[in-house]
Amino acid sequence: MSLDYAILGWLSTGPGSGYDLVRQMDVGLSWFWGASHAQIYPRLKVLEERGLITSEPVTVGTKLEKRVYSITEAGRAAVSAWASEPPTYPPNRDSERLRLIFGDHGDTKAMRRHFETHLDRFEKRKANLQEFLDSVTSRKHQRIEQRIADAPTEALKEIPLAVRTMAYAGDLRRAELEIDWARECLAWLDDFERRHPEESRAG
Amino acid sequence: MSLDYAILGWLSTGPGSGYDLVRQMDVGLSWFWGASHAQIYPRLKVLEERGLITSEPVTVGTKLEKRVYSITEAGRAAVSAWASEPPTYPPNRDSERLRLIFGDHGDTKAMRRHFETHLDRFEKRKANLQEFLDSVTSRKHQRIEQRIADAPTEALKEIPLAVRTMAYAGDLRRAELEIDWARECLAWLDDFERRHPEESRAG
DNA sequence: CCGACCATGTAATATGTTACATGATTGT
DNA sequence: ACAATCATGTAACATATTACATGGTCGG
Repeated sequence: MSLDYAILGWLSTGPGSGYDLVRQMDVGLSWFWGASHAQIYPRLKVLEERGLITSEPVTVGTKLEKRVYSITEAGRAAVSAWASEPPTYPPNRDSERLRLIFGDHGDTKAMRRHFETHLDRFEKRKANLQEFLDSVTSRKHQRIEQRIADAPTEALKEIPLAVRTMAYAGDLRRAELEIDWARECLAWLDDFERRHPEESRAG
Repeated sequence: MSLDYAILGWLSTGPGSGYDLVRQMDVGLSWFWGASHAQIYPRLKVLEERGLITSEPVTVGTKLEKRVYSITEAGRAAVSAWASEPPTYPPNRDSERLRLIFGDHGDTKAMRRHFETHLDRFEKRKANLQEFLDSVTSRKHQRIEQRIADAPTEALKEIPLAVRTMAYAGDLRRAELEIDWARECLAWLDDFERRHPEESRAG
C-alpha cells in the first residue's frame, strides 16, 4: 500500500504529528501522493500496531493533545525493502481526458472550461514545483538536509538531492507541457468559434 | 463515477459486449481509463437496471451466450450531462515517483531498474499512441467515424476528430517527455557510478 | 484433442471519499 | 468573542483489486 510508504517515507526524514502529515499531503507530498485525514489517522494506528512507527503524546497549551510519530528501525527497513522492489504501475485513469473525448457532441463552453481549468491547474502546479525545487537546490529544505546528513558515505549524500531534483524537475517539465497543450487547445477553440459563430452556444 | 462514463461513452460510439469492453479497457480506452472484468461486468448490470443501456443475448456457435449492450437515449443524455459538468481532479498519486524519492538511501540497482522500466513503459505507450493517432487521422477508426457521422451539423463533425487528436497528441508528447526524462536520469546514474564505483553494489 | 482465447460471473479484501463529530488554541 | 486553524477521530459508502470459478469456441 503506497499510503503506508508515503507516511513511512516522510517520517524517515524526521518525526511529525498526524496533522503535520495531513498538511504535507496537501502541499509537498501530495505532488506524488495525496490523502485525506480520514485515511491518515486510522493508518497511523495500524502502522504503530505493526511496530513500524512509535508515538508519544505532546501537550499543546494546557489541554490539546497531539501525537508525534517517529519511525522505528523496523519501519526504516520496510521503506528500504519497498524502495528496492520492482516498479508497479496502476491502470491509467484520467477522468478529464475521458470527459474531453466523450464530450465531443459540441458543448464548446464546457470544452473551454475544460482547457482553462487544465491551464490554471498546471500553472499553479508549476509555480509550486518551482518554488519547492528552488528551496531544495538552495539547500533550505530541512527534511532533505536531514536525509543528506543521515547518508553514511560522501557519495551517498548526493542521492537524496539528486533523486528529488530529478523527480520534481520531471514533474515541472510535465506541468510546462500541460500548460502549452492547454494553450494550443484554447487557440484551436478560438479558431473554431471564429469559423463557426453559430455553434458557440451549443450544448 | 468515471467507470460508468467510460462504459457509456464507449457504447455511445456503437454497441458491444462486456468482453469487448474488457479488451478495450486493456488497449485503447485504457489510455484514459483502465478497469478489470471484475469491475466491468457488475457495472454493466447496474447501468442496465438504471435504463442507461440495454442488452440482448447473442449466441456464438451453438451454446455460448454473450450479451451485446447498446446505449439508450437516457444513457446518451447522461453522458452529455456529465461531459458538461465542471472538471474535477483527484489527488495526485504516483507511486513510482514516491518510490524514487524515498528510495534515496543508495540502492543504485533499484534506481536503474526504476528508470529503465519507466523508459520501457513510455516507449511502448508512445508507440501505441502513435499508432492509434495515425488510425484516427487517416480516418480508419470505425467508432470515431461513427461519432462524426452522428454529428448533426457540418461544424460539429469537426469536434470528435479534434478532441481525440488533442487528447492523444497531448499524451504522446507526455510520453516523449517521460522518455527524455528517463534517459537523462540514466545518464546521471551512469555518471554517478563512474565517479563512485564503490557504491555500485550498495543496497 | 489441446491450447489459446472467448465469455461471464462472484467473493473477499483493500483502498479511498464524504459526511459526521468534537474540542482546543491563537491571533485580532 | 470570534474566526481561522490546530488536532483527531469514526461511520457509511463508493470504488478497485485479487482470487476463485465455470464453461464454450476455434484453429491447428
